[in-house]
This record gives sequence, C-alpha cells and structure tokens, in this order.
Amino acid sequence: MSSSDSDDDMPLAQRAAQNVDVKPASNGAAAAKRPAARKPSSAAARSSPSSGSSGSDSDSDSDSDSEDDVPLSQRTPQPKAGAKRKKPAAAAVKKQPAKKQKTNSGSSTRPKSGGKGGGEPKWTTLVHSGVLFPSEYEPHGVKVLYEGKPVELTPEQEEVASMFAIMKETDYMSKPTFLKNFWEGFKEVLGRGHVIKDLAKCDFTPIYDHLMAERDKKKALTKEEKAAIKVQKDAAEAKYKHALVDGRQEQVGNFRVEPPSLFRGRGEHPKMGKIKQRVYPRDITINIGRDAPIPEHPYPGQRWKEVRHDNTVTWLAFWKDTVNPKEYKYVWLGATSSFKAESDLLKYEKARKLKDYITDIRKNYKRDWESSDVRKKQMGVAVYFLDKLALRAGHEKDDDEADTVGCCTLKVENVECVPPNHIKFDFLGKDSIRYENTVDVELAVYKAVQAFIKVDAKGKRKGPRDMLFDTFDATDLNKELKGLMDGLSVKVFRTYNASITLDRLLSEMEEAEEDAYAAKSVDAKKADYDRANKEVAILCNHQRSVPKTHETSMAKVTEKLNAMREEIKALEEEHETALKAKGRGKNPDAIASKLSKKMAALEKAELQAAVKEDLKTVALGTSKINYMDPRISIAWCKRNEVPIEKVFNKSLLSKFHWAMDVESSFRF
DNA sequence: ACTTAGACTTGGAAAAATATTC
DNA sequence: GAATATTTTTCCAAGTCTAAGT
Repeated sequence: MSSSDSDDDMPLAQRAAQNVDVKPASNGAAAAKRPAARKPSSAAARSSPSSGSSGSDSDSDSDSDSEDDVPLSQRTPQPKAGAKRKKPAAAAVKKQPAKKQKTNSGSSTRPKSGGKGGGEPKWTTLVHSGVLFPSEYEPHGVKVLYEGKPVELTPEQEEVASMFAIMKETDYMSKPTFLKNFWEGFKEVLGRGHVIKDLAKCDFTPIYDHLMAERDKKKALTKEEKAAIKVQKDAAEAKYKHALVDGRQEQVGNFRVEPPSLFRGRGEHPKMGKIKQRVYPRDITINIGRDAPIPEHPYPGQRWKEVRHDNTVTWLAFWKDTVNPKEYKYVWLGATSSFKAESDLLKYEKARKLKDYITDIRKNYKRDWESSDVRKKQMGVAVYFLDKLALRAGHEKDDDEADTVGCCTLKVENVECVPPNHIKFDFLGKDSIRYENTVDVELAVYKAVQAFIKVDAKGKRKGPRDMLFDTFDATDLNKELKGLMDGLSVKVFRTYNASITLDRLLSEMEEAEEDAYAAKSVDAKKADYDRANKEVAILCNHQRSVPKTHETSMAKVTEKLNAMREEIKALEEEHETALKAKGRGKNPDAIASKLSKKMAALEKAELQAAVKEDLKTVALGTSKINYMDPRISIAWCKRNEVPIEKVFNKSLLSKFHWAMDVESSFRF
C-alpha cells in the first residue's frame, strides 16, 4: 500500500530533476508554472527597505480574494499551466489595518484552541511564502550488489538504497532494530518477487563510494564555483526567509521541508531505520493571513492539504510525520521573532515568580514527607526532586518510543538507597542521555524512598520495573502544582533552578573579591562565567559525546605544554647565567621579562587545557539558550565591563534582544 | 476519568562556517 | 595557504503541557 494515494504524483518521475530548487534563471520559470499562483501581487516578502513610505505601495488586488476562504476542495480546479504569471512583482507590504475584525473571527472553522494563550489572537495579519521543498531525487545509476552481482533498481528503489548506503559508517548498521525496520521498508519498495530477498546479501558499497566521491567532488570545487552555488541557493531561499506579522518583518525558522531519509531515533528507538517518506504539498497545511496570497509550490498537479487562517497559533505550516503519524512537524518563526521573544520573557518571569513561592512550597513538601497519605508523601518527595535536582517531568511513553524516564516515570531500578542517606539515581532521560547522580537527602526522604521501592500504595511488593511513584503521573503532578502557584508546572522548576544558580554563582564570585573583581581581566571574568555556566549545565545534565578528536588533540596540547615548560626552564637557566655574568653577557632583565611572559602564556594554556578536558562531556549551549535568563548574563556583563559579545554570539544576541536594556543591578 | 490532538520548547549531533596553526 | 581545531548553525528528534474529545 505504500504508494497508495498515488495518482497525483504520477508525473513525479518526469518532473524529477528540473523544477524545484536551485536554478538561477529557470527558477522564475519553474515558479511560474505553478497552480495556486494567485494574482499578480503575491507579496514576496523581500527584504524591502521596509522603511515605510514607499510610494509604490499599490496593493489594489483585493478584488476577488474571497476565494482564499474556500476550504480547498472547491477551489479553482486545476490551474494548469495556463495560469502563467510573471514574477510576483516586488513586495507590497500590505497593511490593511481595519480588517482585523474579519480575520480574527475567521478561524472559527477550526478547533479554536491554540495551546498557550488559549484562544487569544496572536496576530492580525500574516504574510509568508510557505515552505521550500527539497529537490527531487536524481538517480545516479550506481548499482547495489546482491550476492556479488549488480542489480538494476528503479529510481525509487535506488533512492531508498542510497539512504541506507550513506549510513554505512554509522553504528546504526550494527543495530538489529534498524536493519529490521529498514528491510521491511525496502522490501516494500522492491515489491513482491524481487531478486533481492535478504538484506544481509546486499552490498551497498558501490553506492556508498559513489556518494562519498560526490561529496568530495563538491568539496573540491573552487572558491568561485562554491560561491556561485551559494548565490543560487540564497536566491532560491530568499523569499522563504521572512514573514510579515502585523506588518513587521520577522525571520522564519525552518522553512525547509524535511527531505526523505531513514529515521534516526535516539537510543533504542523501536522505529529507527524506517523510511521517512517524501513530503508533498498535499501533505502540508498552511496557516496564513486571510488577505495574504496563498503560497506557491512547485508541484503543478497538487494543492496544499489545507489552507487555514488561524490567528490563535503561531505556526506557518505543518505536516504529519510519516514515521510517527501522531507527530507534527511545524514551521515556525525564528528565535528572534517577537512570538518567541514574548514567550521567552513570559517563561523567565514565571520562573522568577516561583521565588516568591518556593519557601512555602518547601515547607509544604517537607511536611508531606511525613504524611500517612501515600500519594501526598510521594508527591512531596517528587517535588523535592524537582526542586533539588531539576529533573524533567517524565510523561508516560508508548511502546513505539525509546524507553526513557523522568521524575514521574522513575522506576524502582532507577534509584538505590545508599546508607546512611544517599540516593543514587541512574536512568536514561531525554534523548536517552544517562543521568547518574548520587545525592545526599534528608533522612525523611531517604526513608520514604526506601518505602516506595518496597511496596506500592496498596501494600503490594514492587519489582525493579515498577514505578517508584505509583500514585500519580506527570499530568497529575502538574495539576497539583497549579494549586501551589498560578501557572506552575514541572518545567518551571528547571528554569528557576538553572537561572537562580547562575545568578547566585556569578554574584558569589563578584562578592568574594569585592571591588577587586572589576579589575580582573576580561578573560578571567569570562572564565568565571563559563564555570558558572558549567555548573548549570551539570545541574541540567546537558551532556555531549566526547568529540572524536578529543584524545589526539589533547595529546597535542600536552605536548605543547611540555615544550613550553622546557623553554621556561631554559630561560631560567639563561637568566641565572646572565645574572652571574654581571653585565658582561646578556641583559638579565630582558630575559626576565621574556620569562614572565612565557610563564603567563603557560598558565593560560594550562588553564585552557584543563577547561577543555573538563568540558569534554558537558554541553554549555543548551542552558545558555533555554534555561539561563539572559538578563542575568547581560546585567553581569554591564556590572563588570565585560562586552556582551564575549558571552553571547551573534544569534544569541539577537535572540535575546528583548533583554538587552536590563539594568546592571538586575537579579533573577 | 482517560486518551488523544495539538502546539510549543528543549536537545544533541552533524554540517557548515570561522579561526588558528603549521 | 592548506590542514586542523573550534565555534556556529542547521537539522530534526524528543520532550512538556494544555485542551479537546469520548
């Protein structure tokens, strides 16, 4: 049933290569033959000066727009090639101020909802160009060997074979689940009665080699050739990069439709190796302002799955993942957008609010540790874990997902009571990253956990795979938290914990050295900052795999350090002899200054090496991006005259623009 | 009550871009 | 200036959490 819905992708094969992306001049042509191409003035969200004014603001096209609202089925049937249109005239920043009424009420056909803000409108006008499709598959003709003999494959089969071939050197190749899932998918693509009957007898090496050669070829292009390609790519992408939200130009995040591939789940994911099908316009739902032109796409026979005008949500498009049909893939605005900035601020303000409640919350859960109500007692311990360890909530997971846990899904086997009062945690968390931590806990907690490990609320004995907390799940816990503070949920503890820790560590360092602190070198201060950042990352268990080159590059560094030490020793001796020579030889002072310079350099290099070793498994980025209130960092920079650029790179600077004018006295 | 849909944040790895070294 | 090391960006998977549906 694979190809099932066929029919409208029949022409697929032919249209292959051509249209779609890259193609400088032809680009326009390809775009021209599309279907839904509506009217002339499809506002291309060019980076127009935007400065306003723009005398040319002609807009006028409001004539027959009405059709946008038609659900889709009864849209102008098959636009067919005839609908030729010239370039979509330069951007026409439509503003249409007074229209909001209509647009707002518009989305009524839809579930209304809209997550967070409830049904609150998030925008009034929304203009964008939709999504950019990956280019069609171009067959290379290289054959798979089956029992040593080359096998002819159709382009469709070859495409799938190539997805597999490219993964030759990954360790997915040694995972039975991956191989099994891939083979099931591949078998289906091959069709019944195909010569290939056993994956183990296939040799994809020729394809792998070919793909590698292609990659090398690309890498070997001259600077000019590469630049030319980039120009083309940029041109193809340009119109997708921005959207117009209530007249403001905003960056779009992921406007590219994900290309077909093999699903690479993390950890022991039951679905790894399944084929992620190609996504077409007919799979994609577009969300756009009622008065905005419907985005075009390069598939003449197709139309979007649906076009909505739902202003209670912030996504521009979505499609259902083919591997996991319960999952949606959304296209959103970028991190710099006002949607994101606003919710970022909200997130941190909520976490700050927890400060005012945390004392009571702690008092509460301590009392609950003693409760005779098992559920109360378990919740008390769970909240304590959130507070102390910043664990994730841990929602229930299906059997077709990797088996990972969080606070509420901890199993008996994940915790161990180590006398007199330590609890050892060992489990796979998000992304199957291992969490291993032994913590000191209050005796009451220790005792409580000992009990939870043994029996459930009804007194039944537990086994290793049973839930540690058997009286509630993450949803229940969140409901409970709502009673403690408006808007409180499990993840708020993580944000709170991370931010308050950074704030505390930074000010402790400042206070330790008082006025002298400002006088420290910027490098030294930055090192302090990184140390604090590291603490937060460890708290949140943000890990990374050791870089493949770590070992060798570390050896190199050590070697260099030794060389420096030798040099210093030599200089010291030289200095000694110069002193003895009393002016008849070299100038001892010159040597001394050279020496101290070398020693400073050595010190710096040693520090660098230590940090490198120290951070080989710690990822600082995640907490910086998602957990530490940027205002803490910015205020710290201001107080200590550290340029913000030392702490935030270009994208972080723009992501956190909303926080830039915080006062230097800001405390989380 | 419970299950699922839906929407949004968070996460590590890989790829690409830059900086540094030889 | 090519080779390497480091940083940034991209990719897309995997969480959280609320609301809707039954």
